[in-house]
Amino acid sequence: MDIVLSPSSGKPIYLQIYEQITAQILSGKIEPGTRLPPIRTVALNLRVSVIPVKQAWEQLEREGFITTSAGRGTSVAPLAGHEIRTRRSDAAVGILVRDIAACRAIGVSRDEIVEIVNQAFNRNTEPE
Amino acid sequence: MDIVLSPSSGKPIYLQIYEQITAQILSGKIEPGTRLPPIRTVALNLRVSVIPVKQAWEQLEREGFITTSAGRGTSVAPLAGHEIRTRRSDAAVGILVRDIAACRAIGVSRDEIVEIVNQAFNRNTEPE
Amino acid sequence: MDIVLSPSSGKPIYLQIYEQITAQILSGKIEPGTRLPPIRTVALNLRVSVIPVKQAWEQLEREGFITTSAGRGTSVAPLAGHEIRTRRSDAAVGILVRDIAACRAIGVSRDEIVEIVNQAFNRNTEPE
Amino acid sequence: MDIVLSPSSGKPIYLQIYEQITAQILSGKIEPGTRLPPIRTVALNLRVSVIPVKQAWEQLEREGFITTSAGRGTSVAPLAGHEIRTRRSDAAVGILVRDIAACRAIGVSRDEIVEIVNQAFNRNTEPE
DNA sequence: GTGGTCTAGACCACG
DNA sequence: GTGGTCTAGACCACC
Repeated sequence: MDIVLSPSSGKPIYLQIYEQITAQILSGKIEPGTRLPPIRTVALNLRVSVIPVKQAWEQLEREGFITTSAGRGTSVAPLAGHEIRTRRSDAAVGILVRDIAACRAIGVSRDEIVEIVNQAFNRNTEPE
Repeated sequence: MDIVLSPSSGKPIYLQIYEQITAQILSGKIEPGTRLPPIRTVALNLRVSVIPVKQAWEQLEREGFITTSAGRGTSVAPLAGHEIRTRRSDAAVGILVRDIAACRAIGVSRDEIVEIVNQAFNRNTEPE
Repeated sequence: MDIVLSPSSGKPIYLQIYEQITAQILSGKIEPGTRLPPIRTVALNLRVSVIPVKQAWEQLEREGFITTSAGRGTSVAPLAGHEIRTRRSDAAVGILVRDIAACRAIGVSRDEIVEIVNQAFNRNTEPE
Repeated sequence: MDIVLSPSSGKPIYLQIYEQITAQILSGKIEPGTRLPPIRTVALNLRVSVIPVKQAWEQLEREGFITTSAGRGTSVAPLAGHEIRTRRSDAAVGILVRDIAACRAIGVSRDEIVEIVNQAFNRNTEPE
């Protein structure tokens, strides 16, 4: 449950939380069945109010990543292996498609994009 | 000067305008030196108020894409060929880098990304 | 957060606000980290609309003097001491250079300018 | 009658013309009595419309730098030596006083300003 | 309550 | 007629 917020990113806090949780679920870093901490605890740790955490949790539940039951807390939904692969792939396509289109629109070639992808993968550190 | 606004996109109007103009400048669709129509005309055509158009124009000017002078209108700044290539490349990197990082974070491999890129380029039509 | 507008100055309101805020940040009168009042409050106090205040805020943010986040307000960005000195010096050079050139152009000598500077510093009160 | 316009300076054209003419009169580069070219000629040379030239001429006449008489054109008014010195000094004070105040407001010391003045005078080329 | 974006007007300096 | 600035409203996402 490592979450890092960057206030200057422009992204809403609840979205940052949501994205990092899904990323950790899809990457396998969080195992299905794992119990998530109470939202108040998360809020305290992140030093934000409960509201954005709750918003993130709601979206996670709507999309079937987590299941919450009153009094028993929240845990990561079990996802079959093929389901994870599908979702991961869907997510990747969703993330990239628009931006590849944007690159094409300004005249960037396929090869240039692939080159950028390769360079990104050769760096060990994540871009800030 | 073709601009298409999609109100449902969630993106602010001024951003949509800004992005489409820069795209057209970087792709060469708008030649350097071209005179842009008055902001009020653009606003009328797009059926929006002057404000978002002006906001887009301001950002374009700050970034050196256009030059405006009161009473004489606005025209596309002359950019040397290498300058266009640099900016285009910068733009592409800026667009893609975060998303590639996001893909890596959810465990997508380099090859999967390249595959998505290839598929995107094999489709002739732009995604909506 | 003392701001005084002079409507007869010819300077746009947003510029007056911008300049006075930067001056107070650079002079140390406003401490880094200080929370600025909401733009609507500032607008009310100054008896202007929100627009010029926001315009000033935008320029301040673009130049790194303040950081704003929707829902959480605006605060003065932390600037290291040397950064403040650099910016202050830059600002002074920017302010003076053109006008010194103008003085030279009309045949004013270095000594005359220095004399004017000295006289300005011997007066305690600010010129209107 | 050398005038150089910089369209990107933000300054209105008529002001640029006005300032350069006064500078040349005060610096002695244009002798009293000299006949100025017709505004249409000036406009043609500068590749601007007659309007800003006329505006500059009007301001020059209002301030007594030139005298125009219908049918006989425009010439530089005779100014006694002491009058030139006075005007030059007034101009210098007017130009500098506000900006020195601005520098003081951001905490720049007298010595720093003098240093900037000296550096400006040690450069041979005028700042762009 | 906070900033972000937008509408529909208006007046001004400039060319 | 051009852009620059401003007013007085409004709605929205976010906290």
